[in-house]
Amino acid sequence: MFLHLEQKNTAVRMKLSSAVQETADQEKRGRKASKETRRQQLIEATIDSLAKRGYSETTLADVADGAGLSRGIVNFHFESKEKLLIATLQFMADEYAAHWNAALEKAGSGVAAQLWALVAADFDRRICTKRKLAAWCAFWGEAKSRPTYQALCGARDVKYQETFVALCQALKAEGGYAIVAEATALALCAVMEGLWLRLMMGDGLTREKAHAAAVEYLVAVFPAHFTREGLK
Amino acid sequence: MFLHLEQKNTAVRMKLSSAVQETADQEKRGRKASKETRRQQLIEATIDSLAKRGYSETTLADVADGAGLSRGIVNFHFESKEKLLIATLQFMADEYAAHWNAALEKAGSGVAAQLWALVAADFDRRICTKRKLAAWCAFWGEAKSRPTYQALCGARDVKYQETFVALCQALKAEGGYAIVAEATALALCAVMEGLWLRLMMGDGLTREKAHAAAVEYLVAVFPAHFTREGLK
DNA sequence: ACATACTTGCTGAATGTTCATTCAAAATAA
DNA sequence: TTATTTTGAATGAACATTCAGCAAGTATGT
Repeated sequence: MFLHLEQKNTAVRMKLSSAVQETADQEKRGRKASKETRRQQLIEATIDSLAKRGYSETTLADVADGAGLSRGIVNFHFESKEKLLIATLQFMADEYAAHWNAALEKAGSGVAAQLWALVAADFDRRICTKRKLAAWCAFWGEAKSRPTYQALCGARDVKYQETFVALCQALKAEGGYAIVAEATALALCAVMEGLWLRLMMGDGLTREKAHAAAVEYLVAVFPAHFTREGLK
Repeated sequence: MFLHLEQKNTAVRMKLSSAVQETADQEKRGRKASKETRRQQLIEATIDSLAKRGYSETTLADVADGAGLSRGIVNFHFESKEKLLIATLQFMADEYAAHWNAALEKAGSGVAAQLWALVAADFDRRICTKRKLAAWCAFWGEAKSRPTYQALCGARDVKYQETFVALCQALKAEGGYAIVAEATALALCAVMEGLWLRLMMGDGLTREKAHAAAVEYLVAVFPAHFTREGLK
């Protein structure tokens, strides 16, 4: 009897996601390290579950199974389901912010290059995964009725929006365009979110096509700076 | 005891939403009519609940309360919660489709006027309500993991998308623009959905500002046809 | 080395709550 | 009466949360 249970448990643990193995170089044993490793492992499993089953059908049992751990585990490492979900959203928001900040950094000091890099970053394969998009959408769906989610979903946040406004203003000055910078920046942000939404819905839309549509927008608005192939 | 319960029940029914009173001109009694009236009443209450509490916290009890009716009512008029939600989404999809088709109709035969009308329709106060947007978003959040929702959410459907592509192609021919019509149409649809998403999130964004941003896009892409104030 | 207590991470059965669904009975209409 | 609509208590299933106990380490004492 005991043996049987042990075997079953071991079998389940075989299903550990690749994410765990990637971080396996950190000792699985060390006190403090293990704690963070486990949390990350559970967050990854949560994203999986959100993507696979949607928000309303994501259960702690499913998360625990996905992580290859036992039922009580989430309430041990996080305090409640609510807190696990918030930590998950926080993680995604941090990751997203880090990604676009890095892209901006790497783009150098040219305004046009920066704008191009920000748009490209949104359709980067590291960020723009079916899995991640689905998880974002799950949170969006609940955000209106939950202030906490709403705050974090706006990780596509004030700073992000302000950056776009500033870049649009700079390009307007450079190119003498007859645009309203704020409205243009808003529309640009909206187009990228809208494309994310459609990517998730999973028609035949691909990441490349979506990126091309966003670029089409850039080219139309700032013809003196961009072509469909890149900077002028 | 009986009296007390009756009074409570009556009190609850006082809370009937205005939507019910609007349709009160249809007899509340007639056999067939009553059936449809009730269904509509429950669908409205469902939209209310989705907007107020989000998908995952919408319960049949809340819907019934919102409609001022008893707990068992939904399973009588619809067969299950699932079917109520599908009927609700179906209703919203039909309403949306009817609205943009009517707008297209009313716009006459000018291509530019038609495109302008379609964009305006999306930000019409009859369609673009906080309440409705929130309900849409609730469904979007669940759509990826539910084929049935996914199909209906694409009520912003193939035909809609095709209409935009056709209009963009026609304008391209008329104005000699150097655009890719398909990508432009996709971006245009995406911009409107993205703006809806942001309206829901409820920063300081208003319907008017959102509409202005969409118009900014039109003006930028088709400068020979549009100004910010309308057709040229 | 070995034994002992103490710590930490984890398990899984038990508990209680929330909720969709059912249905017998009541109200209302035909 | 008979048929239809509505009610609300009862039922049962799904789930988050709790917790007593196990396992594996780690520190302390001998």
